[in-house]
Amino acid sequence: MLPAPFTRLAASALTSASLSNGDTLFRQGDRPLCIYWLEAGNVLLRRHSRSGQEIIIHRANPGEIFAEAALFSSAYHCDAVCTKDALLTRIDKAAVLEAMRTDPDFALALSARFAGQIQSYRRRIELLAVASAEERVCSAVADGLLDGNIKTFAAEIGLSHEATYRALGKLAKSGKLLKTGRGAYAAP
Amino acid sequence: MLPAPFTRLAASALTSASLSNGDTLFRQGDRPLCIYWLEAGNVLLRRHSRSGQEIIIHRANPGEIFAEAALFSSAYHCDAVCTKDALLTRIDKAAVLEAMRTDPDFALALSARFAGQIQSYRRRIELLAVASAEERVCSAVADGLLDGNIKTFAAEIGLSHEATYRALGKLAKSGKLLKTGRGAYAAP
DNA sequence: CGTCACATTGATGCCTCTCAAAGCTTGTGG
DNA sequence: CCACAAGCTTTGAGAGGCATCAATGTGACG
Repeated sequence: MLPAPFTRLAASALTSASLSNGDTLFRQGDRPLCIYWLEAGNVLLRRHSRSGQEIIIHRANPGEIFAEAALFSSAYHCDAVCTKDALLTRIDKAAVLEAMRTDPDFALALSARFAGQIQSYRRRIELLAVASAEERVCSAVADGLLDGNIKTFAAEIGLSHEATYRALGKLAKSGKLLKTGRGAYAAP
Repeated sequence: MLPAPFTRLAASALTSASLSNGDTLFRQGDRPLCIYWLEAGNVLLRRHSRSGQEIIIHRANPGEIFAEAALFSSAYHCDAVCTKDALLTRIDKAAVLEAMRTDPDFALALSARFAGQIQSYRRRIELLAVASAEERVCSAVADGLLDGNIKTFAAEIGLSHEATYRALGKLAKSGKLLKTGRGAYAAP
């Protein structure tokens, strides 16, 4: 189910698409014509640093809208790649902007969504600023960032996967986390 | 000059205030009743990690609006402290929400402002994810984050001030940055 | 002129990255 | 059903880089 407030848009503003693992949805510099609703699968937004290091800006999960910030931008600022076969709906950018102009409730709801994103980015900044690997992993798990794929998780929180495995092991041993299966952990 | 779109608000929604170095404007958990426009001085938004490490979420500079995300939140998520005597204008939260409901252009402009903040946070995340201190400092200076106070700058980019000084020195020696004075650097 | 905060440099230790290897799971094809 | 490959998981060893502690220099301000 498309999240509010996008259900208010005309059906003509929406088109479906599917992606396979490894596909690129858009690249940094592309001109944004739509934003996306992810129904299933995973899409990563990532950039590359000057030295070639890959940096994950955001992981879109099923049910989420992503690339919203491109509504007010003339170019995407990152690449979007599919990391698990995905179904998604394109939402026409012009239709969204028009709805904002004509429907105050739509505008308000969209702003609230942006505000929520800002706060989630702040949490992420807070996380990345934590110096200790163990503490960072612990907070990240508590924030629900770990969903099965530990290597992606490690990249998201700015650690090598080895350091992440070691921290997870230590946290499980000390009882701060529960090991619920192979590569699966939960807050106690 | 108050930035757009807030000039559209009635004068009754605005009140002036001043802060001295060290003053606290609000604390994490406080209920937000207004957002702020900083005319002069500096205000830091910061949080504390579990281990007591202080984390700077945002530094508000003169001319900026800050704490906007609190419009849609029932509590501030960080502390705001003044680090340089400041003049600011409180903008009533209810008046802003009302303006969004009644004035589509206002809503659109505010959303655009949020979208801009999202992109600046993404840049920040990208910065924090860079492993090498030298590269991180170089990018941060290029982004204009260094404005005189190197200790604050160091905290903002998640490095100790010593590591920051050393990186700055090295970058200046190798010509990637220009030292323009005591504690002052610029991109060449 | 003394104090204070910032700026700078040195030495040491710990933590994480990197490279490496081996065990484990899953899937694929013969 | 087995063999093999590919990818994730886990553990080890070594090196390098950043944090930390420490000391000194420097400018601003009363």
